[in-house]
Amino acid sequence: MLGEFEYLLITTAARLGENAYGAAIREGIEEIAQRKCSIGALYTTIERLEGKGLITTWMGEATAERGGRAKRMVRVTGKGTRAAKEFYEVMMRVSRGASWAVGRAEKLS
Amino acid sequence: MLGEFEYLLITTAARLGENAYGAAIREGIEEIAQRKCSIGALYTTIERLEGKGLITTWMGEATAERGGRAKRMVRVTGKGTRAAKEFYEVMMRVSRGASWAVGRAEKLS
DNA sequence: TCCATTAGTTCTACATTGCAGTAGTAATGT
DNA sequence: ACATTACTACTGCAATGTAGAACTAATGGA
Repeated sequence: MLGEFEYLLITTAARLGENAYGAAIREGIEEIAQRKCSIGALYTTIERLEGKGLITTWMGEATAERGGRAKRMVRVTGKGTRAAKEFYEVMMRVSRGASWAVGRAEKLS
Repeated sequence: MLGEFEYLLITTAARLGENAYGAAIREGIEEIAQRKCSIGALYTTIERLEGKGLITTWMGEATAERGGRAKRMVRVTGKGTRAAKEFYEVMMRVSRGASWAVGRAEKLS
């Protein structure tokens, strides 16, 4: 199954849509998960996810900004979306009835 | 942070309450996550969680059943509950707005 | 023009978790 | 006594998670 960080990455990339690239995903993760995301964690996971066919990546244009280096763009594949969905559903099913999930997960049938 | 399988184990143990012990937890996981849970995965994770203070374990009585060997009982500690809660909340926050979480996670503020 | 600065990625190494199976132990029932 | 059964212990390896230093190419000002 998907790992927890892999799920974080896929979800963040999906949310960023057309603007999903390495550094932006990193910011996104730090913001939403409220924790550090090291550069190494980010790119090694991108590599692995691409290897598994859950995302695709390609080099984009350099931005016209000071230091704007070419970006590594990311897109979540259909397979990636399915994997994320499955991960999410297992988590919800397992959490159903847990004291820390009151008012949320138990709404799932 | 907690791993995905660690979360599964803690949640299942919490749900089983007084009846949480190795083999029962294993069955519980297989049932709810709909996947195999190997013996090794189970006990090594129990060891690790105990090492981190997220659960406590002790040997219980042998059941009066044929082959009823002494059971390794499990209880989730306060620290364990907090860790699970945090894991759950990060997952929910991250999933908010994801296409595969429609109708569920986005209800969380 | 040259260089400091900056956004971004690549690379390397290691720590932590996940997974699988075999072996071992103590009780039951015949 | 012995086959059977419910369970746990142990060992080894695969997959994921984490960290940060090094590298690259573009910008903008002196």
